[in-house]
Amino acid sequence: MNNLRTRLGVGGDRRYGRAMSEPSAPPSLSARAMAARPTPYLDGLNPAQRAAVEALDGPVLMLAGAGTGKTRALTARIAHLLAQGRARPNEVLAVTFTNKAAREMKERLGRLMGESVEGLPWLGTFHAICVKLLRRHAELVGLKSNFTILDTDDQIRLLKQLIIAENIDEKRWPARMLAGLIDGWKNRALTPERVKGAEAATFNNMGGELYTAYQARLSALNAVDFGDLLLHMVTIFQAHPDVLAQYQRWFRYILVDEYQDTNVAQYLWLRLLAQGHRNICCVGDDDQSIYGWRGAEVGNILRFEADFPGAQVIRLEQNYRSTGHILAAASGLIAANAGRLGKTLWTAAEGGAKVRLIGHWDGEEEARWIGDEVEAVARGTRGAAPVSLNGQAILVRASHQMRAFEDRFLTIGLPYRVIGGPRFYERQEIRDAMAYFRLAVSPDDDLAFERVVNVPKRGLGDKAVQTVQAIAREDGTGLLEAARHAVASGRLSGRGAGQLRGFVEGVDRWHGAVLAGEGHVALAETILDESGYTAMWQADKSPEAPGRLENLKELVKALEQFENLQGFLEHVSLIMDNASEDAAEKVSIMTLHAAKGLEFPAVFLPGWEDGLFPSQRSMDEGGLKALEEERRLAYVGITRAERLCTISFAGNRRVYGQWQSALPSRFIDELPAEHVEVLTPPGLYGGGFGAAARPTASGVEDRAARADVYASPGWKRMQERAGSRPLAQPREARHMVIDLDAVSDFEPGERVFHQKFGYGMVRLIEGDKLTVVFEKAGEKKLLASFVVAAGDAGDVPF
DNA sequence: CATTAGAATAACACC
DNA sequence: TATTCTAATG
Repeated sequence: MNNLRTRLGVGGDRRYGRAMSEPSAPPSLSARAMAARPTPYLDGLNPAQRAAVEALDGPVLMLAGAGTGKTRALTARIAHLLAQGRARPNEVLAVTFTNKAAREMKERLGRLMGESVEGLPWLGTFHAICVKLLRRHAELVGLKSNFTILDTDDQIRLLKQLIIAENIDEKRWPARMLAGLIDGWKNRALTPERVKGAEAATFNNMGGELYTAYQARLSALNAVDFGDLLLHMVTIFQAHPDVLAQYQRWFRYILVDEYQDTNVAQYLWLRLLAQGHRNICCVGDDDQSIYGWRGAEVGNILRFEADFPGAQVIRLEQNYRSTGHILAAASGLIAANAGRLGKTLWTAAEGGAKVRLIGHWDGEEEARWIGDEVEAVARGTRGAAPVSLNGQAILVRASHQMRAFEDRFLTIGLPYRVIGGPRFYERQEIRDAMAYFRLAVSPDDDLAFERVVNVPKRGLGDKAVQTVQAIAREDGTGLLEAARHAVASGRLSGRGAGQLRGFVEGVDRWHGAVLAGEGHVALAETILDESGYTAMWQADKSPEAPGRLENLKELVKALEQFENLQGFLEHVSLIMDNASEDAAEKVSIMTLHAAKGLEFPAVFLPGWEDGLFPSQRSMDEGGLKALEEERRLAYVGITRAERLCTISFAGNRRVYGQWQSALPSRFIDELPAEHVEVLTPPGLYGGGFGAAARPTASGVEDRAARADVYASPGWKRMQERAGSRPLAQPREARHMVIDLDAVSDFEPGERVFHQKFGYGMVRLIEGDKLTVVFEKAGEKKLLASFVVAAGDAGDVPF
């Protein structure tokens, strides 16, 4: 749980997680020699990077392609600002998107400058920085400075209540959808008053009103959601010029990472802050804009020069990360997008391995193959030098894809780490425990109250809670007070009353302990103990109960890193990632989004199938724009790889326990063939690649095709590998042969057999793609290689 | 009021 | 398939 230790590193924080010692000069260097070289951070920068570092004044747009050393340039720029005496550390504001990026920059800065006595730059995510500011000015938007930050879960539950209160059918109008709408408005910096007309009339004509009601409710709860953090700050800046002026003076230099991902609210926030001195440096890459769904506006970066006239634009185009073929494949893919700023990335490392492409029968086999392959790469049997597990990553489009890999890696004992996945703090037991802590810190936290009054079961069901809520409404108090009242006034009868009294007394006691400044670690244990929460899981005989207890223990342990419960809760609401820094060798599994900004010697990109990637859902919602964003995501994926990049897809995949067929992703066809090596027989899975060698109906050519297979590097590889992995070979071989035979002779109306869908009839043939109406599974579009003529089915040795 | 069986439904990415 | 919701039962 090392991540819990990493503080926000903003403003008043005392130090970095672990400050690097300043690189000490070799003894031979005299003090004067040192003085003559006051800018070690400039060493080794290329001319473009150097220009970006030295252009300190006025607006600067750094267009930094993937792997061109932008973090390096950014940190050097900060070091330069400080070394030149342009600003003191805390007069520099550096904004990132992810905590991971913030952490990395802090680390690098620490390495570059050592620990500064003058404090640190304001370095953090938009949200983290806004929390700091908002706590100071909360009263300007009707909040107390100890407001709580709701996560998505709380948000949804709150909205659900409002929807039900309005008598809207929450089946047809789910809270999630409303949450999405409201988030969208907040991303565009629209307060409820500013949502007008057709937009306010969405969501069963109630969108605008529900938004208003939601904000009122948040205000009453002294709470904000993520979107509010920025929205409130923009509101404050706009309504209080004095406050704005104060920060404009304070932050003399502003740096923004991943500028292509800023949304309107963030953009406004930045523009307001930079208005005076215009010392703003934005770094971004329009080709890596992948957060359109959360309101990011690529327009922000495309418009930069118009927003800040006279801006210097500096392009970083030398890629230091990937070898030639990989970079070329990525460039070829992204070229299909329209409306780019355009960059020409180049690398000194020409050549290297081509991007490898392989198709599989289904998702499980894909996982199996990748598992074997990871081990092979780690042993160095893939041509180049071995790549340790830490240097390998599997990047998926959607987090549910991770499971197949986890399952497989567990069975073969391949160590892995999941980054992003289901998060520690989103687990039920952790959130329950946190709700107890929240109550202890602020007893009027109604959401926390609701969450745990009846956890563990205290016989206080819906009815009891409703009574308490009614009293709270009547008295205009919080739920805890209302509960007290309910018991005292006898509005709640016998059995439940005693339980409720016990609960209220418990909260009072814990709150008292917090006020008395009792040791928070011991207190946390006491709370979990006295509330019966620990006992509840101890009594639980389900297989996951021990794990949950373990998690609770870990939670308590994590508390030790903080001074008090408040500090801990604050931290957790914003830092929801679990970056375990354990040193063991493990292959990483994460989403493409989580991988942005990272790099690995060897990268696997599974699941390149139409519908999954590009994702059908985003294309339905966003059309061509969304498709381009998906393509950028593919670009991000490929450019994570340094030396080895392997793309794969599966013809069949289980979705909700239902088998679905899929065609290879259209992105595969867009990869320039000369930079790709197909590991499967030509014409079978390779999309456009095998076109020339695609077998036709005639048996003769079939044999020729088969000969090709045996001659292909992919087949040789498999043979080679088969020696060390006897299990894998027969399976692969079966597929090869079957697939080759299967391609022949389909005609419309022909009866065919498919391993997962059973029998069906061919309806349409388009090249190597068939549309088949299955007797049970309905109509499917799939590659011809996945079905056999019905009569042959019996021979298939599956 | 709690428990439970059976049905409905779900899953895109993040702070 | 796995989790969550609903309605029926104790």
